[in-house]
Amino acid sequence: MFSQTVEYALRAVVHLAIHSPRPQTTSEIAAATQVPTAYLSKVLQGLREKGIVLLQRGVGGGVSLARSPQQLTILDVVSAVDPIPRITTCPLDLKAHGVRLCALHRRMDDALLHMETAFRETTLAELLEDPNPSVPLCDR
Amino acid sequence: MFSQTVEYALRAVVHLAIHSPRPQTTSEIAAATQVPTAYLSKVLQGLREKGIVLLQRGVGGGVSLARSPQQLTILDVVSAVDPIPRITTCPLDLKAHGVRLCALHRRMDDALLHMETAFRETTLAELLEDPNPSVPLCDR
DNA sequence: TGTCATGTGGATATGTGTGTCCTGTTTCAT
DNA sequence: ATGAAACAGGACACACATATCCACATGACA
Repeated sequence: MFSQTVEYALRAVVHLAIHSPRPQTTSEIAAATQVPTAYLSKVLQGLREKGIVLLQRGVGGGVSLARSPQQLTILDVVSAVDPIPRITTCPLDLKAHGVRLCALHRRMDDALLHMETAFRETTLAELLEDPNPSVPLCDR
Repeated sequence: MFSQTVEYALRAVVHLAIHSPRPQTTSEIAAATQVPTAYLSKVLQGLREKGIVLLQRGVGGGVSLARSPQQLTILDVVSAVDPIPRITTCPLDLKAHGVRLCALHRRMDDALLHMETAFRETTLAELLEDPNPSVPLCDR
């Protein structure tokens, strides 16, 4: 349902949010989030292209958030690496349906819409402030 | 988000519900739902193994619903071919999290739960009764 | 200006979902 | 019995997501 890439990207930005605004190296993030380093590198390049993170080479470089955790939502991250495929027209391309979906696809898209909305309404800052005994990415 | 297989399976059972209780051949369903015949055959075999449809060989045979459209939900079909992967334990296997998910995975699973619930509450019969000008799988 | 830390990007490997094809098996009608 | 209709199932093909490796480019700092 959610791709591995989305899962990895979310872990990475949460890690960055926790340490914001200090940049973290790809290796550090990979170790903390239990993601293969080389693959995470690709995922982060994707996030950079979409303006989610900043990548800085050289000594003292690393990865940092392009926006503050207050201004970055789960949806921003999801959309950057693996957008939610909303159903906007009839998948069977039936002329009579067009943009007015049938009951089946209407309900499927409603589910996607609800997910999209829920993700749009949650910022990274809210994730960290959540009164939850389990802290994201932390074992204590 | 939804696999092709789920989309195909849903089209097939909707077609069967429309013509219920008359059995339809795989070829008929494939033509009506615009699904590759050979692949649909595999999908239907999966649905049979999960008790969603009945398959009858020989002349006059074909595919029919194992339950009435009133007793078959979208979730039944989705679960049969590609179950919604609820997040029940911490994907990072953090000991401190265990079953108590962190804010991130809590929200991801909440989205999956909502989808599951919505699909559980809709039967095939309700899809067909929906006062929607676009009739599922029909162009008129 | 040299050196090291760090990200960049291409080539390649692997697994799985999707899709095709062909032969076999079952069932019914005649 | 025979033959046609229809599903069953294995082998194979292909695309894409995931993952790895390595040579290279870049930036900071001494």
